[in-house]
Amino acid sequence: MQNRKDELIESLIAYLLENGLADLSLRPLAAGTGTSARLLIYHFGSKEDLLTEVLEAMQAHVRRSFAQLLEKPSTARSSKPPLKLLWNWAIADENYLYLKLLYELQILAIQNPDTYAQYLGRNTDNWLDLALTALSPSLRTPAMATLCAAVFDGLFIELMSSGDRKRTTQALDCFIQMATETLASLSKA
Amino acid sequence: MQNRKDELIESLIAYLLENGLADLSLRPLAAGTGTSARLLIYHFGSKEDLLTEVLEAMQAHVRRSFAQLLEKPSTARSSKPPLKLLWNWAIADENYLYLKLLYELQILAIQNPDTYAQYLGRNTDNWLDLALTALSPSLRTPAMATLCAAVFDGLFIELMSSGDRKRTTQALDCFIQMATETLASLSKA
DNA sequence: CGTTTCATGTAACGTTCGTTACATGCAAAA
DNA sequence: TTTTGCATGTAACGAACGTTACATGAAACG
Repeated sequence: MQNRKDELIESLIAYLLENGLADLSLRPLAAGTGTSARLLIYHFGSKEDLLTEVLEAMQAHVRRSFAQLLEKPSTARSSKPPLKLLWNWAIADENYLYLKLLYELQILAIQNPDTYAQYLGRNTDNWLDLALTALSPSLRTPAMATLCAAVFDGLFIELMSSGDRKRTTQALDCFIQMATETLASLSKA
Repeated sequence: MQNRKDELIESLIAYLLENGLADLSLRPLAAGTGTSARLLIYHFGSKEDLLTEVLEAMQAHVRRSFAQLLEKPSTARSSKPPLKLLWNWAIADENYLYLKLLYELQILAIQNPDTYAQYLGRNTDNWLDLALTALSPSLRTPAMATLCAAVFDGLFIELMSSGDRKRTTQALDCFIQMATETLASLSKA
């Protein structure tokens, strides 16, 4: 029954959000989600297919949450710069662990593409680029888009290791201020 | 004999540079370095101790290479901004794979600290901060230091996933230009 | 020369891995 | 009521894991 499987997927995502992807094995995973390795294989066919379904569901969750951000009335978000909006969305409690897991997946895929790259959804490598261009169509040069994405990535990773939301958010504000000033002086000239 | 061990460490580092840390196991590691699992345990005592020694040697290599950069006569480097200097050092062939491995270790330590955090040298979490302040003592606010480190981290990770040295380097130049202009306008006021 | 010490090979240990065989309960269908 | 099919438990498979026991060659030392 698809119903049972969907329940399982929810539990499995919750487990992954807490325990990460590296060194994952079926029996602890099953024990941590109140089922058995036998049942996981029964429902998903193999560990590989399980990860395919669960990680796709996880990424769909992220896409859905991001779509909600885009659908908010623009009056609620036009006051803040797009990068700031994206940052606030990313560090919100309901998104933070998901993004943390997504980042772990992407980084594992860099060193072990044979094992992990298959789990990356079609557009996850550049979802950040897509997000930025969706929020800020004025960002036209690839270098600037790459820079903004890198600032976001770098600060999010720093947040993950240090847990210091205050300092990382200040650093982002710092960047936004620099970018705003640069843009202003460019339009003056 | 320490001699034999040092030879082994060199081979083991080479293996890790190519194959990464995740899903590492003794027998493939031994086969890939021309020895046997038996010998690795004999020389290092355990897999954990082996990783401790090998990863410490790897990080020592990075520190040594970075020290060389600092020791260059300042005439050879004063013309370029510190962040650019650091970037060129990091993407140089003799350093790139080492930093890639170091980044993988740091990110594994985020999600699985029990397994991987022990391999992080005393100061590796903030070696980048140290590097930046060593190269650019004018960077005084923690927010700006965090931002510069994040730009470096983010662009390096983007380089690792895309392999696009040109675009990532352009993005860094973009950031440096913004920072230079901001600094100039601040000193004017 | 004999002894000791280091380095290595072979084989196995016990555990965990992903996976499967087989039996069974249980609910819906006939 | 009987049958069918999904969901689950128990137990095990073969492979790989980190590690160890034991034997042995080679080399240094007395």
